[in-house]
Amino acid sequence: MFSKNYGPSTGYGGNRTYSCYSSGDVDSALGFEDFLYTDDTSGTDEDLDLFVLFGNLRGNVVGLRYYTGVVNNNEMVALQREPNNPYDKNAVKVNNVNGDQVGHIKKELAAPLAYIIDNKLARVEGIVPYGAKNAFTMPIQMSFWGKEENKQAVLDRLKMHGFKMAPPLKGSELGFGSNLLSGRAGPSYSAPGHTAVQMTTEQLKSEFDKLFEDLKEDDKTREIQGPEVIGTQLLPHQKQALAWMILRENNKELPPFWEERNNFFYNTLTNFAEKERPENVLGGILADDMGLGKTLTTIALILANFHNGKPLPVEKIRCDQFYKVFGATSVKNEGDLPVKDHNCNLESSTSSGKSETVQAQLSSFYPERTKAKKPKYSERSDSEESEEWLPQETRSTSSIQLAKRDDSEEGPRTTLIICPLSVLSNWIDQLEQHISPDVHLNLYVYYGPDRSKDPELLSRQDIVLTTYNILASDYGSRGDSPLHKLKWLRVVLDEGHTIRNPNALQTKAALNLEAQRRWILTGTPIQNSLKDLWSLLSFLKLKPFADREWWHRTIQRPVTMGDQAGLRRLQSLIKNITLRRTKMSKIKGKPVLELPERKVFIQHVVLTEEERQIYQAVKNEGKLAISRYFSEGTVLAHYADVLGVLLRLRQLCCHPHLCTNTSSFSGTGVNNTPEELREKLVNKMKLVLSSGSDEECAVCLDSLTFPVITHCAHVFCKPCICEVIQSEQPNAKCPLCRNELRLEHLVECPLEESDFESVKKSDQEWIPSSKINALMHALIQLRKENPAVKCLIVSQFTTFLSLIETPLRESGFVFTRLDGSMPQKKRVEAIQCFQSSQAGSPTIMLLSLKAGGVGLNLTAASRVFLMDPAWNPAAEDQCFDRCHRLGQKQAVVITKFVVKNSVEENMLSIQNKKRKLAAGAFATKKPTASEVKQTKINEIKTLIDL
DNA sequence: ACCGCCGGGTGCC
DNA sequence: ACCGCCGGGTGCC
Repeated sequence: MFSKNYGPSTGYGGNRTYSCYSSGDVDSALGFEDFLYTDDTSGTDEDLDLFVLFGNLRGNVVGLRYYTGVVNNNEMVALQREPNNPYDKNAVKVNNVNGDQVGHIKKELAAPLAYIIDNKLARVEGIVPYGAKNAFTMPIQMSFWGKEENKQAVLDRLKMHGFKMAPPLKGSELGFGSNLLSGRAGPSYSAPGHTAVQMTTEQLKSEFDKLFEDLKEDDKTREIQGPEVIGTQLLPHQKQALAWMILRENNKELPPFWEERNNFFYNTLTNFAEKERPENVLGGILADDMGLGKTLTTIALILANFHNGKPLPVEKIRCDQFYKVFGATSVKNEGDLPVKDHNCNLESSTSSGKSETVQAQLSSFYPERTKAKKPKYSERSDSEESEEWLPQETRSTSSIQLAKRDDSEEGPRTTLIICPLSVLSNWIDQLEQHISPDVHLNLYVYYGPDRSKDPELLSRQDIVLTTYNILASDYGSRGDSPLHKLKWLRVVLDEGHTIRNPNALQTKAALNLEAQRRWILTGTPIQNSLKDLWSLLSFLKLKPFADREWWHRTIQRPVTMGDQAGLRRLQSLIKNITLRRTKMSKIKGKPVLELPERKVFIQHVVLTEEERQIYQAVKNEGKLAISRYFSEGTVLAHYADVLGVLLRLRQLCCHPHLCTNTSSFSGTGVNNTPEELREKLVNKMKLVLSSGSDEECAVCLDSLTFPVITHCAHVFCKPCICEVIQSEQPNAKCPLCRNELRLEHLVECPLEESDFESVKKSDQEWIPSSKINALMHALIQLRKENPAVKCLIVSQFTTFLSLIETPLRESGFVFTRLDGSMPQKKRVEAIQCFQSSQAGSPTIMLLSLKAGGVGLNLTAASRVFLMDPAWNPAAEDQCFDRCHRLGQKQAVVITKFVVKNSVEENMLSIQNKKRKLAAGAFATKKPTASEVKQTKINEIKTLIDL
């Protein structure tokens, strides 16, 4: 019944309704809502931004005496269809903010409403203006919101039943009570297809930045010493964060927008009141910039604030007892084995590399005693989805049961930390680094196929560490997720913006965790739009925002439409639950982080005559083809081909040998066998994926997960496109080109091993290139000046990195390498090796642009050579931040090589545009599919000089 | 009176 | 519901 997969036939990603049932109740059954409520308001969020107010209508709520839900005058209510009502299939329920039913809409009105709601012609929102004390019926003021194009249909349908809607009052667009409004919003119906008033992105951005300008507040500037079991001295801003987090976890205040009024608790946004005290979240969002030490601060919190503000009772270990205790109390082995035997014992039953991990894990808390190596991981495939690389011993034996606790402590004791796989090892590292060696902590890494499903075992830990993928797959596919059976002391979502998509399984899984305290760590609480906040708030369980309708009505829509009062509400909400410092933030006049300077230089490279000839030849051919697509109007249908042309040009800017796949235009493919077609599609997809174009799925506008390619050669996330196909049955069309879309025609991307082939081809005789010459010149010059300086050489093309190896060797450079195709174990080795300050350690690291997650720390380097520009400037910045971060002692100099008169120069101008766009990160309007298309087309024109 | 009027019973969807 | 609506009782002035 709970079976769930990404296959085409399930209702994957079914959006939940904007209903009034409280999410907590329904969702508590694992994943149930996906199956029960697939008929949703669909037309999902992106449309909501285009909604305008059609008008208002007064009606009646009847049957009050049959229901328990009560309302106040001016309280917002939700309307919910009840199609299975035995007396009237048109029934429309009226619920209060809590989701309790108040009554029904009178049947005469319910009839047109049902039609309007069911056909998604409008969303109907209600406010009970007065008559809250009535016993039998009460009035309801309804506002109708929808897409401009549906307005007439709504008016007509109401008219058909004898109702006439009052046009929106000037200034009442927000449906929020006109007295609250500035009145600056114009009439909404004059601008078809768009919201009436959009603040410019600049306005929104600057407004949004103000949300976080709050360091003057007392409770966020107080410092507190870290717990003594933290071996590391906390920085001032970390002490502030710790103090603030402890305050939040012990806070007894009402949540934002709640007041106590004569023995009732009153929500000032919705005018809802109830007897029961609404719970405030014992937690919040730590939104510090990357590199400010969110992980360390959180570790300090775990140790410093257990129950009642007391520190976590940890056992200090005496050295002579260490081994004994270790073996005797291991969870897995009841035997009295010393740690070494223990490892050997386990090793016998598993493949190589695993015992090493065990030792590292165990010893990670006792570095001195056991001469710990840093945690090392066995071979793994590169995929983030892969769960096979962490050996089971890591998970089972890292849990060591030796601390005797005061059992009088009531309640859960375990902190659950969920993070992306890429930072899992960072957590382990940091726990190792920062917790005093004589302190014992029970840590269980809940990961891998043999993770224990025993809630008891988990509940005995101090910390359980797992990944979003595990969380989601446990939640989605089985009924036996121990993570969801337990009530946790604390749940921490690291890189918490991971759950910003409310339809993603991992989001649902996270929302269904039970915890006393909840934390979100993220450097970017809002990535694209205000909508990103909703899942986070929902996770924090702040009443009444867990239900999207109330979030949307009270905050999102007012803010999106430029309402000042809405913005103030958002601001006070954010201030209340968020602590954010940027790298630029200051404490007592001093920067939070004193990072050395960072300079970026662009070094132009001129191609040799020979290189230029090849480049021009390929460019002319490509330009010809692309302009033909333009004249045919089929550019986007040939998008993969276009990317292919651009890719080849970019490769040629680096080195002629990179461009091995010579012209391969697919033509129209008249007489292809299915096998050939399939192969072509797969090749195209690989091209798209490997071109570093940072392709996004046109459905979710997020980066591609589980990419599949359609027969029309467009790439989407499999779950996204499956949903499209299902909802448009039986004649689904490609969202990008409207070509026929068939489930059975989707081609999946075979598992990656992409680079390997091209690496083999490097058998051909090595030749230099202009760029390599420029690089080598700079490197040798640098070595003369300072032989110890360390450099990162970054490229999107791993083959290029391989080509660079040759001259590096010839010139006697010691180098290491880090790219996505390397097993985790080798990566860790490469990083450690490079970071080492020992004489003879590598001075150069060859780094693929996207290798490693945000946690990657390469502060040993103070020079970066970016060999080729990336599509997305943010990817470059992220890469630079790997050495320009906490711990960097020297000024960082970045050199970007850009070939004169080439696609690379054009890429720079697109980068600049994107940077400007990103500056308006608070743009609330998601670009429409056609806008995305147009942007792409324009980009292509710029890139190929058309 | 195949009406009007009266007053009791009754009440969401 | 201090309403509306229903349907039974009733019937000149």
